[in-house]
Amino acid sequence: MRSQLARKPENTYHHGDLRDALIKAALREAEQGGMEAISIKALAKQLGVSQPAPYRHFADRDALLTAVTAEAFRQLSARLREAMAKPSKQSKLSRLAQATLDFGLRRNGIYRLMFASRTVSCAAKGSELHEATRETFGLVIEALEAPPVGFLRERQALKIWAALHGVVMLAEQGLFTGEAAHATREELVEDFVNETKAALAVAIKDAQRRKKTGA
Amino acid sequence: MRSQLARKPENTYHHGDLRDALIKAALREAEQGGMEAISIKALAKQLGVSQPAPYRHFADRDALLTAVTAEAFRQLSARLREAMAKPSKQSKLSRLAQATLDFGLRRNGIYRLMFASRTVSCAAKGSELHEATRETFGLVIEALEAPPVGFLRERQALKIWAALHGVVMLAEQGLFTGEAAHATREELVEDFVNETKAALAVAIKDAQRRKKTGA
DNA sequence: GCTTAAAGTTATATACTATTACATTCGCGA
DNA sequence: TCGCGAATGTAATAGTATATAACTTTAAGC
Repeated sequence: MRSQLARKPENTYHHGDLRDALIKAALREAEQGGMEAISIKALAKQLGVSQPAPYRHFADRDALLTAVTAEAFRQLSARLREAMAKPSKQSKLSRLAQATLDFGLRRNGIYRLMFASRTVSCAAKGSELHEATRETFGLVIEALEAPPVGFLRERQALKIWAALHGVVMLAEQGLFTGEAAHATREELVEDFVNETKAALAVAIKDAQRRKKTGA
Repeated sequence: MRSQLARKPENTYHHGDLRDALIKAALREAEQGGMEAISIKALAKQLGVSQPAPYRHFADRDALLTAVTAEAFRQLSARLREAMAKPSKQSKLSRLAQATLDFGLRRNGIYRLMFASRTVSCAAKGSELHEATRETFGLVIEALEAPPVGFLRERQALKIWAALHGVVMLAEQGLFTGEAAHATREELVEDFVNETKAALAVAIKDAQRRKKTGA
């Protein structure tokens, strides 16, 4: 098994690991120009194989995009795990939130691809992509550092996840450059983090109280 | 000037209003399949003109997409204005928020196109698209029904706008079908609305107090 | 009415997706 | 280790889209 980004050597017939090489190369392309920048033909040329070779590994362009999206989610998960692991004065949730923002802005094209998602929404339960997205969402729940009371955690995770997503999307566009530029992206994210913590604390206390009176 | 969605009559040479017809027809296409469903060639065929005719009105496909996106923002603005105008027991902000969610889900493909936005982020200040997006954002500020204290309004508007956007995006994907499905999209939106109102009230009171002590 | 520019047409170059039929190589069981 | 089948790659080609160039028709102003 050879290095995944390598071109096929001149004298060989088989690439060695074309499937992985395609995904990695496609990710690199998407980094700049998003989903539309991914061209089977161009990738094949880059990797030194014939134009139809990729079709041995992916039924069509969509299948490649799906695999690329799954890989992107795994990379995001890895970055989030890193951020959550490293010791810091800030809370886990805050670190996850800022890391998400950072990923979304630095790796702009990939992030857009991840949520362009006719791809994501079509991912069948149990599919590689579906698992990858659930793993990421699982990290959000974990970052809340809250006990599993009913579906409180899931609900708050969904809210902060949505909010983060919104901030990234708006930041990618020009919406922070007008009169609203005073609020930095990071400040908004921290606002959402604090609101989430507050809501979670209230809800948990409330649930415990209800449990006591109920018993 | 003829009806915009009409085909060019058989015996005529000029369409009459091809530019507008292209935008409207493209919007209809995008409704289902998003940005990728917009094909210059297909649109030309639909409208009964030759394939290169559209290039008289748009430099390239991107230029058409930009115009379509601007029109989509204007349509969203119209829907939001409607929702805010109609008398109701709910607050303006709540009505705007629910209307946004509704638009984002009903007109899924168009909504995605609006925020796919290499398009939006590349819109120069003063451009048609830039103006259209600012108009929409202006409605969000208006819906807050708060006095212009510093940039408080803009900041809160940015936050609720981001949050709404996130909810729509996640709802379009499968993220409400897992264990988190208990929280409906509408409930989450209402949560964000209430948090915004609370934050706004606190911030304004705070600002007034500071102003008094400062004077 | 003539001229000019706007708007449309035909023909064509280029790029990408995808399929078919054929070639090469890898790896495994006899 | 030989050979055979599956996996992987290639060449040739069809089909579709974007975009440009050169030419034609119509509208509109003087």
